[in-house]
Amino acid sequence: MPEVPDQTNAPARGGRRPATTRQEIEHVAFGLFEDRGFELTTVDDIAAAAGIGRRTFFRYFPSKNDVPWGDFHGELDRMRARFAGCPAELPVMDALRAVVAGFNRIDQAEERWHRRRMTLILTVPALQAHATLRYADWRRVVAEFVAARLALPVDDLLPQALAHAALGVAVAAYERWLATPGAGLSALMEDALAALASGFQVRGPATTRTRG
Amino acid sequence: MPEVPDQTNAPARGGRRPATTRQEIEHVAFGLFEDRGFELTTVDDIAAAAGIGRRTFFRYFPSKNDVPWGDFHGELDRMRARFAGCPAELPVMDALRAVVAGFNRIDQAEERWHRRRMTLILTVPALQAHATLRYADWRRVVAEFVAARLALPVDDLLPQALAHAALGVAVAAYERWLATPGAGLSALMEDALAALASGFQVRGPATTRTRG
DNA sequence: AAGGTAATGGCACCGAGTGCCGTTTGACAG
DNA sequence: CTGTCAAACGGCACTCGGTGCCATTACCTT
Repeated sequence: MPEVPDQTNAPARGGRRPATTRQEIEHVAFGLFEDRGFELTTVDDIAAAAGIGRRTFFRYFPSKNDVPWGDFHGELDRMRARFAGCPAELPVMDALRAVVAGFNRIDQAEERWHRRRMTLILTVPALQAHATLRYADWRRVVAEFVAARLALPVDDLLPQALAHAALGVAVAAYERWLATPGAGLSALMEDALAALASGFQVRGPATTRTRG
Repeated sequence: MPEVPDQTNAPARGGRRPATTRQEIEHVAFGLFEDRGFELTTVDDIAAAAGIGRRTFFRYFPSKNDVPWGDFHGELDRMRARFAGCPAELPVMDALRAVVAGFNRIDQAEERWHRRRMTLILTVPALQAHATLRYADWRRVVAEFVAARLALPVDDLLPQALAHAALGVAVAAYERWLATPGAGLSALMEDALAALASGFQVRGPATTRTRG
């Protein structure tokens, strides 16, 4: 007794076929968000524009706030895999920087799209708030890696603090990226993580690197 | 034409007197939250229990989610003052640790109350999410201090990253505090901020300090 | 007593989200 | 071709948070 339209490419043993996809609804929704803004776009609007019933919308997305998140769960799996692929000799902070920066490397084609996504998430208050719940999963991935490396419990202060801090600087990098039209996300991300790894022991006003 | 009941102790030039206070509603609400849980307590319940109209509740609190936050705005002013009171010779990270740890020092009498507050904020999903909006103000206070000290724009990567990171480790400390019955918040907070200042350059599994 | 002002609280309304349930659409078996 | 089962659809009704509007109440001042 499935509750949710089949998002996998599984053969589907029987039953009616999904009328649309998450991605399709997402696209439609983004169009509306940019016209009227997120708050002024109702779920009815989205459903109507996507040609589905309001009730069906909620089978594809648990909430309106989840629309901009795409397949975040799947992306976290990718990040977990990156951590798993790190050589054991690589120091924790180096691995962290490599993985997080690599994870957030986006190719030219999707950059524009990703900017729109992140602009929404980081500027609309309701989405800023909602993001916290998603970030928790991100942090968990980091904390698990750190804890494993340091042979500590996941919920120990150190892995948790580091996960929280890493998330923080990553978000700061994103915000900076959105604020500066020409900036490269990876570079900002590396700068932010480098600052974190150095304990923010900056030596003066002109210490912030700025790279291509 | 005031929209909000007078929370100051101002003489009140005329007009009807407020029927209650934020604090009073807060107390009543906390009682209900602990009985039925946050989600299962409706605003009507709170209003009824407080002996006010539902509409009036929303004049005291912008939302149900704001109930556990008390006078956070005022507390941030106190934190700002602490930063301002830091001697200029004190290195940024030292000042940060001193201020944040000091800011979160709570006296014995209020500890129990504060725990309830934070348990709600850090465990109820809706409140976890909502907290982000409050944290933004907290971060701003930190970022402004750091930016001033380093002679950088507030929205530069470095102050923002540090503010985000500091918030992160502070939250981690709080979570740890809630998880460990006997723990002292200040000690955890200092440990977390020390780890941050050291760039998490831990030397092995047994590095986490545990103090009084 | 009169007038101004501020707080109250009822009412109607909107939008998000959920449970329920009948309907539609397909795949597969006979 | 037909019956059956499974899955997706979508309408309906309902709850709850939140807001705009506005008449009413209570207090202070003159």
